[in-house]
Amino acid sequence: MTESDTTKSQTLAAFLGLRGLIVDGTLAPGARVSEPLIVERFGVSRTPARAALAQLAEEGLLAKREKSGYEVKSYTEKDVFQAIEIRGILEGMAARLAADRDVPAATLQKMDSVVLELDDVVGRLTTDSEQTEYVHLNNEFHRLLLDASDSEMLAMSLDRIKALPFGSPNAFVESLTLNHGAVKKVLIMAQEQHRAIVECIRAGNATRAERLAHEHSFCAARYLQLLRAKDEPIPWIAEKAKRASRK
Amino acid sequence: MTESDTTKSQTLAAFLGLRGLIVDGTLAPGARVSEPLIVERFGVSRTPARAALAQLAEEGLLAKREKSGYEVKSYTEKDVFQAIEIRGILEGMAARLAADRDVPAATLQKMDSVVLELDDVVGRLTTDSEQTEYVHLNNEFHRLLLDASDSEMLAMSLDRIKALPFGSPNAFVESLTLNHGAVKKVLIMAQEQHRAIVECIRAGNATRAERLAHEHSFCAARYLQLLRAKDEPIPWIAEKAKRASRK
DNA sequence: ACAAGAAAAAACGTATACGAAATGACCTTT
DNA sequence: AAAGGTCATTTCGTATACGTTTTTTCTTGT
Repeated sequence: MTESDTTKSQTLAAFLGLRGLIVDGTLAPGARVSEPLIVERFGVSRTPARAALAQLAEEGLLAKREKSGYEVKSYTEKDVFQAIEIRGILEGMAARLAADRDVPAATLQKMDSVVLELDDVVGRLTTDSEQTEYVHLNNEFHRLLLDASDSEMLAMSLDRIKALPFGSPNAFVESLTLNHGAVKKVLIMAQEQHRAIVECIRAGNATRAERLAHEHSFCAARYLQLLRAKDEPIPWIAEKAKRASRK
Repeated sequence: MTESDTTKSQTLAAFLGLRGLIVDGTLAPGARVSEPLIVERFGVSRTPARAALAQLAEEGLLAKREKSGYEVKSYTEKDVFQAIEIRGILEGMAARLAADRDVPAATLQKMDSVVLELDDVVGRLTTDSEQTEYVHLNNEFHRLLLDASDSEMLAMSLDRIKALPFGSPNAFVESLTLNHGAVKKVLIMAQEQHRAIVECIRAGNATRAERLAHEHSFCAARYLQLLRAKDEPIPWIAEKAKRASRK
């Protein structure tokens, strides 16, 4: 274990390791996850295993079972769409708060420059590294929006949603081919919205800022639709919740 | 301490105990909280103490410190108002979803009956026990609203907010004298909103349902204002974040 | 007296042991 | 063969020990 001891703490190792197993589908939704399983899988003791389980449950990837242990939580497509809209609603409020207050010039400038860089990336969009850059810049934009709102409570609520594998603004972008026609249209729209959001915040147009940011979240929903059209399997989305198990 | 060993687990005992100390102000905002402190205070071992700390941090009552340990998190009045509005926005979405779907008749009936009972309680409102009943019925109403939305994701997001000592719909009602004139006006308005929300959900009037539920949350803000007028100290609200302490 | 550094104390992360609860397997009985 | 009960195994909650990191205290030099 002296090799790639990249991980600071045992707890983090167990946390990230288990998270990986869940996100990539190795552990299917509904699968039971016990402390000894973590201990065995990652070579940590029960204490950090326990901590990792608690954290994953807090993030919503695991659910406490009735009597003992945890199981991998399953989400339906409906859950995903609703999570996306909740993010949208909260980001809408963030945009409104931002438009209603004096956002520091530095923040607005940073938003401007991120929008400019995004313009550039969206204009090109050929290589994989540009895709990575898009994701990064997009994240940056949403971070700045939250910054501009100066609301710790919103940050807290959004954190919860964004911790879900389908809650981040980039959740599905990463799995798509960005220069594909249909995807590109959405990217262009999203980018127009980015620009308009900054404009409205600067102009103090709170109502439109709120609605724009809310609407903007549906881009993520559209990405998911497009991803679905490709028959890409998404491990942690259950095909229909618990509709009758008739067979 | 062999007396009322009502508590199931050591972890729960530590959790509730510590929560109490924070909410009643014994532990002031900013105060450091260490594992050994819990161990000593509640006679539990470090393992459950650790778990309790993690849970309280998750709920937002504690904040992890940079290097080690936790401290009691402090919230400003601004945070409180924003938390209230976030709850309002999310409950607004809940009301909209409810209005847009077929809510089971049983749920609507339960909402009706809660509204009727609330009518009754708001009409009287003299004794303390009626205040308790109001709080209970009010909680029930908000629970049913969430139920009617049938959205697990909203439930999850709202749970986070409602776990805060100022995030529940009843947060400040409990500290007020309900038959005081100013308070009573708000209670009456809140109750009218309750009724209208159910009506709109039943009628499928999603837009108005959303706006009503959103607006409804500001009753809590108003209660806080009224509480403030009485110079009641509220331990876990920091008097202005960084404003000068003019006296 | 003050700043910097060293030593002491406290707190933390982790591993592990033990009893209690839960789960699962096997066996008995009808 | 199915239902039910008993026992073994697994898993969990809790306590505690050990080495490391962090915090505090005390000392020392300027």
